[in-house]
Amino acid sequence: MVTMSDVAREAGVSVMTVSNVLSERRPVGAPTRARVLAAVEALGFEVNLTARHLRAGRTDTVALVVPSFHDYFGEVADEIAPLVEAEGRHLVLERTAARPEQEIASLGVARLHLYDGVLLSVAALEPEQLDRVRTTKPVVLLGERDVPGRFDHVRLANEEGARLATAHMIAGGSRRILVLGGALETTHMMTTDRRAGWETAHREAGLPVDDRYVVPVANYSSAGARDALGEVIASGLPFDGVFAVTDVIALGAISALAASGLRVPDDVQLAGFDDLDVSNFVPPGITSVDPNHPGVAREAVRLLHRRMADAGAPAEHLVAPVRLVVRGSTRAAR
Amino acid sequence: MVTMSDVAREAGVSVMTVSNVLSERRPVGAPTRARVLAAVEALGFEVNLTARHLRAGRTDTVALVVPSFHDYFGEVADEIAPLVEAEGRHLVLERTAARPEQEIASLGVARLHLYDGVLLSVAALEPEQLDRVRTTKPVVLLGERDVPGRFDHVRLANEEGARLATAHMIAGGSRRILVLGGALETTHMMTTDRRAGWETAHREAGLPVDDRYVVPVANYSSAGARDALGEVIASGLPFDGVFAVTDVIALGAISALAASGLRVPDDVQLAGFDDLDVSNFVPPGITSVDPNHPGVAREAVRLLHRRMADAGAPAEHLVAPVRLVVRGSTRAAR
DNA sequence: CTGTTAGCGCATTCAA
DNA sequence: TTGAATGCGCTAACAG
Repeated sequence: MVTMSDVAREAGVSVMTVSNVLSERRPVGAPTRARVLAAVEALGFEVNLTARHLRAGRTDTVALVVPSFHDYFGEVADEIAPLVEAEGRHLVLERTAARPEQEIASLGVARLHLYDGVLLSVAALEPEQLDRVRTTKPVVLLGERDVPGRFDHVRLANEEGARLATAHMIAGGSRRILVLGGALETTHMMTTDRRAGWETAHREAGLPVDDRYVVPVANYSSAGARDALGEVIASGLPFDGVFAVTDVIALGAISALAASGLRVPDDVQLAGFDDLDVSNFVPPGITSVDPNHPGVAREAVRLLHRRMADAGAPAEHLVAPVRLVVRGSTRAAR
Repeated sequence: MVTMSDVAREAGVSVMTVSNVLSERRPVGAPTRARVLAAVEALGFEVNLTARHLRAGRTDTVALVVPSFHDYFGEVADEIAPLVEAEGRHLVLERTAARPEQEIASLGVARLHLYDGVLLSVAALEPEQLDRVRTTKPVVLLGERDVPGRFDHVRLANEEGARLATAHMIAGGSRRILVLGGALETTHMMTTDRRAGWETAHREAGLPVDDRYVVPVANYSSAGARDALGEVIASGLPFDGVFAVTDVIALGAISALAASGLRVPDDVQLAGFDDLDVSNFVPPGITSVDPNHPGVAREAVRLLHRRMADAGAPAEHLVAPVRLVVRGSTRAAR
């Protein structure tokens, strides 16, 4: 590895002069500067950022830690990156290990010290586990689980979004709406909140709530959704609407509906959550709850910057508003 | 920040003993060990990885550098992560800046020194630019552009895949097949190669090749594809098949076809490339060229490990085989 | 404008 | 089994 010493020797100057030329933190005479740059070029020197980071006590890097790199998280990451870069920092993505129940543990808390700040997407960590995470690093949590109050946190208006989507389908004439990917557990998490919104919409419309219409989905995957809905269809349980708790699940649903010859929205209305890009393009267009990714990204980065600037600021807990994007998979109110 | 010195003082031992307890590189007496661990716990010590990395001269971290975090790259990243982790290293994702023409330049070559190895997905970098990247770091290039011979490189059998997909649609009866997202430029890149495969299939079938059927798509996005195909439809140019150079483009195509009342595959057959998850679920299922992501990931990581173990090994240039996955958007041979 | 000294936190080497 | 000295590569602070 070529170091500054090598460059300094080659250019016949001190190491500090090389450092000053490269960082431009102090003026350097033109001829000296030229010799240094020539030496840098000749030797192919690249500054060792690890050393710089150690010296500086910071890395100018922010990490976004996600359960997986694809779908929802990839889209959010692309929103966050420019905001972080606008402040002169870099964004890197880290993935929590395959077993989400480990999350930070699997990643190693020490790794967080590699970054000036961390956006941690909490998929499966319990509040108690999270509470044991003792890091002085600025951390902002993202995600739909409850978290200890001392953390900054951005979550979505899950129940409200689910209520909007369900009420819209009720207004469009549906009377037996499945909540696909819903769960009956009472632990507070995304799927519970969205099921609750589905229930609220029913109560508000004076419709009965039937637990048989709460259909779990393995892995929250499209494949799991297709299989689960296929089984419902095979069972003969009558339904005329599907609220999928994520768009990934809605995608599996539309596949199962098509396979059974059920028309969307004529026979079955369908709505999802997340407003992924794909929902805009899958015919007939999937009505979806838009969580406003850019807004969420902006808020998360804002909280992180605030926290980095003032470690003692009181924690903020934001609930990002959502709105319904109506597309062809649902009918207008009748 | 709590350092090893703090822990050492608290435990009444030397810094080295703390280091040894934590790294387990040398045996430490049980009572001493217990005191150290107690001090670590009491002070909430976390090892400073930046310092460790500087000292060790390596970071045990591999970077995957991609143009964007979503879609194709997110899916590949999820394949690569476990392979890297299996060797005891971490994977992080970095994104090249918004302007792909900058790519590495935007990222800063120095950043590559933060990692023991780099998988660089080359979307837009010209071979000449790449040639100026003088890094002694182990680097493996991914992507469909030509690259300087000294780099290890994994690419897909783009032309072959495009030929397979096109020939399949010809066998299914299509005679006027658009290549959506194709380009006529002669610079070697993904879109050129896939257009070439489309052309080869036509020649092999004795069908004429008409440049009007090469339709560029803005940004290679679904929205761009929908608009581009919409214009073709409006223009009245007759066609009965669409080869989309990516599945993202195929998704836009299926949207435009549905909007125009064209049935898939009855009126128009459709095939894509990449075999994204979504292609399996969008009715009627999008026939797609499967680039075998797990295989590509495996080969890329293998090359990187080889390069990290032996910097002087001759460069390998792999072309990963592809296969066609037939779904409902195309017809069986007639 | 340029050089010297010192030290960021950790782990290798050598000594006890 | 434990400790002391040393330096990884860089830059702040202080000379000159």
